[in-house]
Parts: sequence; structure tokens; C-alpha cells
Amino acid sequence: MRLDNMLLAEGVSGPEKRGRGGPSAVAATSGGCPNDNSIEHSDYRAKLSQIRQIYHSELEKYEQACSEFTTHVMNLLREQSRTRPISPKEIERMVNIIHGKFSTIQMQLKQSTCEAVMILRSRFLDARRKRRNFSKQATEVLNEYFYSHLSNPYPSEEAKEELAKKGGITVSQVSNWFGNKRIRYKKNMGKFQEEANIYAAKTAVDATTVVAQGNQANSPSTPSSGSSGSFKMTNSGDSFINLQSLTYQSSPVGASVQSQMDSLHHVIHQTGRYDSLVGNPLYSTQRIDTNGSWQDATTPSSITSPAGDPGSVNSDASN
DNA sequence: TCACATGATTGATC
DNA sequence: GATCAATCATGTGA
Repeated sequence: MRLDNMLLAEGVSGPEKRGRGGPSAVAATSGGCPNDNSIEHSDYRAKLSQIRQIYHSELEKYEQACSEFTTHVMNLLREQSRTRPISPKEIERMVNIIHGKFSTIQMQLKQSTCEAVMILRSRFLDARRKRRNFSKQATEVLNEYFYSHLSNPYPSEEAKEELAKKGGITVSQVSNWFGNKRIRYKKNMGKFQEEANIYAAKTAVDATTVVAQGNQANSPSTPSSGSSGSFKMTNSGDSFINLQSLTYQSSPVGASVQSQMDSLHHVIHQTGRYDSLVGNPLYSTQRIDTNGSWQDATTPSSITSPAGDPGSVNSDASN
């Protein structure tokens, strides 16, 4: 029964699956190269179709053989009935035995087909095997968003969809990327400083241009542009970010300014001009506390050492 | 070939 | 259901 269900689900038995639908796993595991993926996808479908054909042809052969053998045995019994009495019960018993034997063979066929499908699936659809680095554009889009929303790098569903669209990847890939990025950034901020500066400066310039032109923000909205959301503010409430949120939440260019301020924080760190601001609660910078939460921190040591936080251990790099 | 980077998966937690 | 943290598996550059 389970074999039947699986063969049915895979489209081997039952009506043939057509169109672009196919197994959902294909879409879920697509990488940054849709073309490659579609090639592999069609290859997968071709192989599956081949398995399907073989399965059906073998099944047909078995059914035919079963029917022929049953007829043959029936004829034999009929001939024997001339020499000895054969009851209908005996004939039925023989037929059942034959069907049982062929059913076992059929089960083996189904089992081997299932195995073939499983091998095919693992070969073609295993995401880890098929991992592809995202395109440069996708990475840029994601990084831009991440570094311009460092205060709260948790994109909303809409933002994720927009990022996915821009980068040519799926929403779940965006979620994966942000999950990985948050953790890796937190673990080794020093390593990401240079990258952060590049995107921070870039975004700051962009945002300044946008504000100057009086346009709406051009980056995807974030659920916390004005509220803390799931973002944990573990510091006292006088942080710059909090003030910023209060100040800009009703502004039409709030999201843009929020991004700009996050970006400028990074620029300020790196130019060293931050030193004069340390101690002023208005200029505290968002950091990650030891509990792993994103928070504000003004500790100079975490700011003036772009080479890296000695306390941060990149255990991930040991992989 | 190796070390590192990175996308995906998994189990735990909230 | 979203996120975190650890881990896996593959890609990539030296």
C-alpha cells in the first residue's frame, strides 16, 4: 500500500503528471541559476518518465504472464478432470496461489521502482548536493538590505518577496540567507566590517540622494521602521535608535532615513570620528549583546577595533 | 589539495 | 511559524 502511494505521489503509477508543476522540492531547492535548474529539472522529469515507462511495461508483462499462466494451469486442470474429479474449490485455490506468486513479483517490481525513484530524487533534488552560489546581483541586493537595516535585519514578508524578486531567488532562500547572515555577522563582526562599510557608504549615498529628491524610500520596507518588532532592545531606552524610531516613525521618508542612519553608523565607526561621540547616549550604536540579541552598544573596544572583536569566535569558519 | 566561504538542513526555542 | 545555532555539503580560490 505504501509502495502504491509513493509511486502514485511520484507520478510513476496513476495518471502522468504534466506541465511545469512537478515535485515541489525542485522549486524549494533552486539556487541562483534558474537556467541550470530548469535543465536539471527537465532532466529529472525525463529520467522519471523513463522509470515510469519501464514500470508500466514490466507491469504489463507480469499481468500478461499471470493471465497466460493461469489459463495454462486451468487447461491442465481441465485435462486432469478427465482422469480424476477436480472440485471448483480446488481450481479457485490454484488460481489464488498463482495470483499470490505474481503479486509477490509485482511487489518486488514496485519496490525496485521506488528505489530507482529515490536514487533519482537524491541525485537530482538534494539541495546540498545541488547548492549553487547566488548570483552577484542577488548577493548585492541582500547585503544592501542587511547593512542598511542593521538595527533590525529582519525583513518583513513583503520585503522578503521583493528581495527574492530582485535577486531572482525564492523567499525561503532569502530567509535562509538572512538567518545565516545574522548569525555569521554576530559571530565575527570584525570580518564583516569591510563589507559593511562598502554597503553602508553605498546605501548612505543612495538614501541621501533619495531624501534630497524628496522621493519615497527605495528599499523594501522593514516591519520595524519605527517599532522594535522582534528586535530585542536590551539596553536602556535612551539609545539613538530608539530616539530615531520615535522621531521618524511618522515621517514619509522614515524608512529611508532609518537606513541612512544605520549606514552612517558604520561610516562613523570606520572614520574614527566615533571617538568624540562615545559617551553620548544619542550616538550609541547598535550592537549585539552577549546573549545573542541585537542591541545598542557604545563600548569603544567594540567600535575602534575593526580588525575584529577578540571575544568573537568564528566557530563556523572551523567547518 | 586544502582551507575557507556559503547555501541548505535540522533540531531547539520562543 | 520565525528564528537561532550547529552542522552538512558543495563551491571556490590559492
